[in-house]
Amino acid sequence: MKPDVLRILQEHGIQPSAQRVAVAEYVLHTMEHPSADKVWAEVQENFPIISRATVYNTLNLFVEKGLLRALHLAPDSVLFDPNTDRHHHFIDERTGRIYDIPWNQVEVSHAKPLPGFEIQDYQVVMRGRRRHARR
Amino acid sequence: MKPDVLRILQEHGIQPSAQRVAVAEYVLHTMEHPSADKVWAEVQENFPIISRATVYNTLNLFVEKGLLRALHLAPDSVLFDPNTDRHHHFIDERTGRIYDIPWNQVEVSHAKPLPGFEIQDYQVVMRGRRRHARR
DNA sequence: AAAGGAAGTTAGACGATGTCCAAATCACAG
DNA sequence: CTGTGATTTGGACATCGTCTAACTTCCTTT
Repeated sequence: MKPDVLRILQEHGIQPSAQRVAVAEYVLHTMEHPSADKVWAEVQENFPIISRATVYNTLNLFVEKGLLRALHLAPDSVLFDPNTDRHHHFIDERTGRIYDIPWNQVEVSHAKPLPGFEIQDYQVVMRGRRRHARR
Repeated sequence: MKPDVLRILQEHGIQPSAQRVAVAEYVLHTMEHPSADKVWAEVQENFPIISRATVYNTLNLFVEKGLLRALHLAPDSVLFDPNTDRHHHFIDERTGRIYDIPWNQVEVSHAKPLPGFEIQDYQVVMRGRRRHARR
């Protein structure tokens, strides 16, 4: 697992360091969409001496290098998504939890973007709630 | 214009007050997607004695009552959208400015939401930049 | 091995956004 | 006028994220 992470970092042009490996180990192997402070908390379990600033620096570096994607979907904080394949998102309005939706599950025929602009990226953002009793 | 706003407030079950009318006057007639502090600044031009807390309270009330929609698209702050018709959004990555895209300009054939969930709302979020403008 | 410099890390200060609270004020029915 | 509930207010507070300046680590060169 460790050599794996090391290789990934190098492939993305990121100079490895103990802290960066520790962050990558967690964030690349989670299925969640953690916030920066969540990452900090998790990483500290295995790597007690890491500062908040480093976690923020590292996550931003990873985003810049294409290892992660930053999601600005919730009011509270920026979330990080280890899944860099194109995909859509479904947000549970009640819990705020975010789920990935496979790219091909939704079909978007996108007309021109906006006069004078070019699209770099797009996705469908869905919001909803658990269907259960009630109604 | 004022009677207009008054009527709109009442139609949405919002008890009018001087401050609420002042906020509504601005926020319902702008084409922008202002942040709460932007609203505060703008409203103060015409209504100098209004506190920040009231602006936040009022905007949240308007969202709750369906007069506005809250957009969580940017890292910095929540934006408010006076256009409550369904539409998509295009975000200029460079400036952070947000543009409305008419609903029918993009076609989405949305498969099922997510097992066990129901969709309340969805939209396409596009991000891009101005094409070959200087640099 | 030693020195020097670049890269990375750190703690804490800082600014911005948004919420909360208790007190003051307002609107209005009786 | 008086009491009651709704609204507003200022400021304290919490959180998120950035910044800075000092410190440490690592790597290169000798």
